[in-house]
Amino acid sequence: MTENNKNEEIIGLELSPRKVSYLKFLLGKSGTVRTTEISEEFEVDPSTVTKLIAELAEEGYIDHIPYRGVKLTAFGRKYAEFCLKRHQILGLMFSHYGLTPEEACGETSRIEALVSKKTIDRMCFSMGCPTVSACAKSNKERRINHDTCFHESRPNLINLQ
Amino acid sequence: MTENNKNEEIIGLELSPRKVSYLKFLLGKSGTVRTTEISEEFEVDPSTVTKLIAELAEEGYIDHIPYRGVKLTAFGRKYAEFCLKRHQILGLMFSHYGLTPEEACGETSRIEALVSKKTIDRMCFSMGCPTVSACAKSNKERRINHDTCFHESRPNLINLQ
DNA sequence: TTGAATTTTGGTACTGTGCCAAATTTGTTT
DNA sequence: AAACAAATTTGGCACAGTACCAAAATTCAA
Repeated sequence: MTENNKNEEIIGLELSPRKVSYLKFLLGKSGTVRTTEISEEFEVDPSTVTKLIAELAEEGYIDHIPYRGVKLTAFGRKYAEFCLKRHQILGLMFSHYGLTPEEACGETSRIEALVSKKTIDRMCFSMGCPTVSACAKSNKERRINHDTCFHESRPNLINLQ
Repeated sequence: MTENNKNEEIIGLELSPRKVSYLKFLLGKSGTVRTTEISEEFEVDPSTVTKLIAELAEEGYIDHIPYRGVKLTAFGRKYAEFCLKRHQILGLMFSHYGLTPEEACGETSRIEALVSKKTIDRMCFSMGCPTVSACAKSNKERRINHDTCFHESRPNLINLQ
């Protein structure tokens, strides 16, 4: 792979929509994930999956053992966590404007790959670092992980003078 | 053109990002607009503009007189007004979360073509049908036109029981 | 070991967007 | 009115993103 040690900061616009979907999916799986699992999840041809995972591996987000499966790298996991949080924050935003969880999730899925981390951090901060999202099915998936946050401060630490 | 009489409802996902940009630009111009004006605005080759305007004409958004210029059709104007309002509502949304006008405008430009009218109407309603946007330069451009709105009611008409 | 299932490879396609060079049209200037 | 400059269009090509199919390669299980 070209970039084995990804130390770069996350901008948020690095990956195409499909790649973002794959990373989020992998985040919810443990161990090695097979091509077929992904192709079934997204209802696309396995060969389509093979090509995208080859690129994600090349870019350092996943490790790929041919004919075996893929696994997130440390960096890939960090990036996927950001992607999930972005999805959750945007979903909450739409929910706040009255969309149902399903609508919020659908609308978010179309735009999420185009929203920068800087903006998500700002929104997260402005929302008071919410800990529960609106659109996931299980309670586990509703938890919002703030590890990738980069705010100057947390609301509960603000000195209001 | 294939569809000369566009009576369809606006979904909001009909046009590609570039086409949305062109329509919004045309909305700010009066009379016939020349290919060069558009190509200079977006810093692309005139031939690129020619191709997109051919498609927009085919789709019924603009009238195109070859070698002369283009003009919004009635439907194109209505659609462009929706596009502008969508931009303004999304820009306001980002502003509410603390982004500067420039940031809000930039972030909006990336995602706007992917946000449905249904969602925009919901957000607009939830915001109380705001009349002033956040990201335009002139005051004229800041005014929000609610002609394309489709709410069940307006906030000031809500019967709170 | 052999056959079935999975995965990958290679080819192709389509959308969106862009460039370039060449041809066409328009408008202007002698 | 002819000729030239400027603007526009046409046709060819390209690249990213995404997808399919058929064929080849690999793995796994009987």
